Amino acid sequence: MNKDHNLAVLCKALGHPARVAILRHLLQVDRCICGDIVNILPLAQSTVSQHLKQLKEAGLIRGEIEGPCICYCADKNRLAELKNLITAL
Amino acid sequence: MNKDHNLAVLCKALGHPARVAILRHLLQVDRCICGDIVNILPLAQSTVSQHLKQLKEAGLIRGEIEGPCICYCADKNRLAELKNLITAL
DNA sequence: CACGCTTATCGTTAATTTACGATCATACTG
DNA sequence: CAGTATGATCGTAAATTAACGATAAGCGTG
Repeated sequence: MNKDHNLAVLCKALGHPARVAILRHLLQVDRCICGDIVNILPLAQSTVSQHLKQLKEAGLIRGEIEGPCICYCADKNRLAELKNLITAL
Repeated sequence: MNKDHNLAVLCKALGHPARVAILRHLLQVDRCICGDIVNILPLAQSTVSQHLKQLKEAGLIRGEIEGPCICYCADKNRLAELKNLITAL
């Protein structure tokens, strides 16, 4: 509802280099990925999982269960929303 | 240097509603302001000062001494940089 | 059903953030 | 020079975040 808060939530989610890297990677690969991210980043699996959770809570990514692993992908609409909010500042 | 880090720094600075509000206000008023921000926000002067410091450290605003008070204004170039970094994601 | 793989969650610790009041520094005003 | 206004900084407490290892939960495979 509140614009400031909405933008702050989105920005906060991207306020950590690891989460920026995760989002960028998901956008590049387009098709989602699961444990690959753990391999890319120099972080423990549980830490990556927490970052994913934060990105998910901000709506920037989505995760779908696909067999044994969970497939993540970026939500481009939400990213566009961020873009718009910043542009509209 | 590092893109992810640069974007994270900018986003982190806007990762709090108060700082979004400050930046928005500075952009609206164009000409800078000092203690006005304290009046607008429901926060103590020292807290506002800290938020201003964080925005300044991220390069999103600048402060110039003007007589007794300090005059803040948004750095539109830096804001454009943020816009570009997000667009380039 | 037992095992292995994948990912989430729990518990914990260290570090950072947020917020405040109090104090300090600086610059005008009388 | 004394007083006032403005805003930064200090010290502190509470809350949140970041990171890890350990554990749990869900799904296939044999």
